Amino acid sequence: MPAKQQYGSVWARQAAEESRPPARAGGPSRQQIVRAALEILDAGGLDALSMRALGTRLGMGATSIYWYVANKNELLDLALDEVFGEIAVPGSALIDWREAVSVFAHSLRRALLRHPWSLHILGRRPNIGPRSMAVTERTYTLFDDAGFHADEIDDAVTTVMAYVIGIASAEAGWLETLSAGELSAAEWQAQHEPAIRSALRDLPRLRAHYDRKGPSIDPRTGQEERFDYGLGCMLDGLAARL
Amino acid sequence: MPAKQQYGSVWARQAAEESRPPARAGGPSRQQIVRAALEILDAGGLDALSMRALGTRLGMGATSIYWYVANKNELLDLALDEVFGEIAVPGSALIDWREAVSVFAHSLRRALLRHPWSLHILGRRPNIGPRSMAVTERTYTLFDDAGFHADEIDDAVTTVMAYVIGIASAEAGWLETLSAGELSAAEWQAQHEPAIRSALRDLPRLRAHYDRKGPSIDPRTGQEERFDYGLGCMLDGLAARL
DNA sequence: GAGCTTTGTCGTACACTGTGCGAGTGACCT
DNA sequence: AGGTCACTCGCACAGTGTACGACAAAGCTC
Repeated sequence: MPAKQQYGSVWARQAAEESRPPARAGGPSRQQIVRAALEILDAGGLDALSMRALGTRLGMGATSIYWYVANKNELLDLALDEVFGEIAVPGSALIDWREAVSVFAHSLRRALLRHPWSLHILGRRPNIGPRSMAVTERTYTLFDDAGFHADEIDDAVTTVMAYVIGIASAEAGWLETLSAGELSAAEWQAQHEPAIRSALRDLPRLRAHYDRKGPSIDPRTGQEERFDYGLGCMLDGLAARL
Repeated sequence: MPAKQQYGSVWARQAAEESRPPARAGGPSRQQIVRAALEILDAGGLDALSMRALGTRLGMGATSIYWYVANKNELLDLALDEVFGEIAVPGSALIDWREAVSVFAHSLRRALLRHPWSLHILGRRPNIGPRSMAVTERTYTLFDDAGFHADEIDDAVTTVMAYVIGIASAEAGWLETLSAGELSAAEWQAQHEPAIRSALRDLPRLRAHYDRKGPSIDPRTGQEERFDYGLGCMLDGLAARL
């Protein structure tokens, strides 16, 4: 049975169709296709992933992929869920919830930064793959076991995820502009120095900050500390609601 | 002088070239082009904005646009900065900083949700337009006047922005999947009910939450409250560091 | 074995994208 | 009158996702 269009996402289609038989022995499985897609995405970002490129990497025609996947969006859904398979959520048994949430947040951030393209998909498609939902489940459990009120667990989980995704999105965007232009941070900085200087002319507070940091602000320095600062704020605020 | 390629962003190019002369009276200004782009983007999202579509809306050829703008990315940079022109940041004179930051956060969220496409640009291009930097300046001022330590102002601003952008990204993504599929929330829900049910089979905590909310969870209900919950957490955590 | 269904592959084609190039047009200045 | 500048635009190119229909080959039933 070919992969039919008409469903909003892979997950809906998978549930609607009877589970696919084990398939013939020889051909590439959908797993392999997704893995190849991940390699292309990691190497060259979202723009590098075309069906033709993926086909040649798999040693098959571009349109053959459509046997396994209804369209490119389904492929991206699968790739995104793969990223969430890399995320570790500690159980609440051994360490206290603050520590556990912090470990989870760092794990999520690192996974997203390993695959910067994932953030673009995250903002465009509903994230309801099985691995993603498993992560959410474990995070729910964390807050539940910590004793959060049932009505607030959802809010708390959403809050943490939003913060991590927001931070990661900014960091990944920076990574991608550099790699897209094949620039070092210093080169980019040099290219934009005049523009920034002239924009700062009427912005005294920012200018002071800029001058204080010196002319060589690579936004990537201190990223981890900045992340921890905001995460600490979140956790303090959450703790106060416990 | 035509718009040359070779610069990483509009802002760098604008600063490098001498300021453009007032131009001939008749033709459309770049302002008008950007405004037309915004209309297309608001109506149909990022995918709807093609240079040809923009050209016909302006009553001109597609390639004529390249006289005013070096490439599509520059156009998107300008559009994004336009969105940041809609954001209000209250001064710190009249109300206390918590209230002021909250007003800013709500203003930012609403602007991003009015233009859901802006979040995709935000994740891809450095956000250094003049209006955006003016917003950042005012937010810096807010925290500065509140008495935050100079080293932490940057962290605090980043934290708030990351949270708002993270939340808005999720909300906008949901908006866009609905409008892209031309579905109501109920229709989408119906389409994915089986998939979600089967995914929840092994996820008791999520299943409990799902059942408690009833089968009709429109993620859009209570969005404002959820936003306020996390924002409250942030502000509490920030206040503790003051 | 023959014949049929299922699984899978692929070449071609279509509509559409961003944009480089070079010719053309009209207004303004000298 | 002639030249320069500010613009406009048609054409073309390489590349995109994917619909379609013709093929092939494996497995099942008789």
